[in-house]
This record gives sequence, structure tokens and C-alpha cells, in this order.
Amino acid sequence: MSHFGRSGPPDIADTYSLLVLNITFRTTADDLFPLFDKYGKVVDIFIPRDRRTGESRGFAFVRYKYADEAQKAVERLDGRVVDGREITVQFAKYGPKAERIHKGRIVEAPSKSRHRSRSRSPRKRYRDDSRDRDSRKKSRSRSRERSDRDRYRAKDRDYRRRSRSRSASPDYSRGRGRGRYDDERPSSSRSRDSLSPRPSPRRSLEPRRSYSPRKTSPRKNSPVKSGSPDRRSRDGVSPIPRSASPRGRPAASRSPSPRNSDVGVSCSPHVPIYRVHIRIS
DNA sequence: GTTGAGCGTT
Repeated sequence: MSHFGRSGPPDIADTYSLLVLNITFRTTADDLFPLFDKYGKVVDIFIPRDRRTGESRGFAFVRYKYADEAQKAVERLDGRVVDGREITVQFAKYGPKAERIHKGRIVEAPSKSRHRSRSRSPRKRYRDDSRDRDSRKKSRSRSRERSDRDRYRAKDRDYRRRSRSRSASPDYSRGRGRGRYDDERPSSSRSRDSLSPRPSPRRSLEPRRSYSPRKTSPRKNSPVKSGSPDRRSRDGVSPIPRSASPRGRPAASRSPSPRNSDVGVSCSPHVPIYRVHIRIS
């Protein structure tokens, strides 16, 4: 069964692809097969691996023959610890060659379907349960103060996700064609080619408002780890236990707290204020 | 020898 992924996709007609994330870099298709095969007929398993290093990229695709089996595998194997890591199983979202997937199912030929594009949810990726890893990406402000040496250090790992999400500023690129903000300018002949970047209308002044529950030492610790490899963290930066098992999935979304902010209706529209000038002759 | 965000090959 080790021929999975060796010789292309056997038959991807009416198959249900599952994306298996967070597998170890050593996990192979042979390791995943017995697990997934217990829950259904596994047609193919493919683990994308890097062209350069040959290492697996940490995720795999498992194709089932039937949807119910795939669904059951998702429910059963999602969160299962495989080889020391907790894997995440979910339906694959994109097809191998931009093939259309209808809820995990790969319909045969894209040309057959007349529908050009149903809601593929192009931009918005699946809002996966916010794991601890997400916080790292978020907190990573777009500071380009990373020294070049650090970039090379992290390049061997970052090349994956860079190739995927190229543009880092989708919002700004949208208004490239024609400025939407023309409206605000009444008749100012100042063309939009002004080098001065317009101030963003609303920019969060303070990203993190939550004060740390721990007592923060008043010493100024640089938030970014700018170089300084010799920086010995002897303060006892507790190494995060790797088996933190972030399986905690916040099923209950945080309460939106719909406070009854009574909008001031004090000024009733019915009673306009008339300002009458009484001129005493 | 390591790492860990993310959607695919003959």
C-alpha cells in the first residue's frame, strides 16, 4: 500500500478528499492508511512533500470513496494523536488542479458543469478554530525591521507560506484602480498621485489592550526578538510544553455581548428646532 | 537531528 502518492491519482472521480493537517514530518502514507482505512474505503493517500528537501509538508490528503465514511473519519480522526501529534482532519477545500469540489466531493470535469463559479469562498479561508498558532501570525505586526540574517534563517521554513499568500495587503490593492475616496474630496484639484499616503481612516491605535494578568516586570523587554542570538533568557522564560494539545476548540463562540446601547433618540425628528428671529421694530 | 502554517502529485 505504499504506492499511495507514488503514481498519481488513480481515479479522482467521485471521491471525497480529506485534508489531514498537523501530521508529523515523519508520518507517511503508510502510517495514515491503517488509521483511515478503518473508517472507510480509502482510495488514495497523498502527502505533498517539498521538491527541494523532500520532506513532507506536514499535511496529507486522504481520498475516500464514500462521503459518509469520509465524514465519519473526519469526526473520528480529527484530533487523534498520531505519532505524537494531534492531527486535524477536515474536508479538502480545493481540488488538485482547480477542480471543483462540492463539499469535499470532486466532480469530474470542470468544463462539464456550466456553472462558472459558485461560491467557492475565494478569499475567506475556512475559519478554523483559533489555535494557539494563530496568535503568532496575528501578533506578528508587519514590521520589516527583521534583519536580513533572520530572514535567511527562517527562509527554509517560510518559503511554503510565502508562495501561497503572496499579497500581504489585499485591502489596499483593491482601491488601486479608481480611488473610492474621491468622494471625500469635494473639488480639490489635488490629484491622487500625491506621494503623501492618506491617513488610514481608522487604524487601531493599540492592538493589544488586554493587560497581562501576570505581573509585568517594568523592565522594557523588546517585543520583537531582534537578532541578539546571544540573548540568554535566564529570566526563566518557561519553555512552552510541546504537547500542549491545542485540541481545545472553542465551540462556544465568544459572547458577542450585545449590550443594549440605547442609541440616543432624544432628538425626535418630529420637532425641528425653529429659530425665530423676532425683530422688534 | 530540528521546525509547524496550512490545501495536492503522475
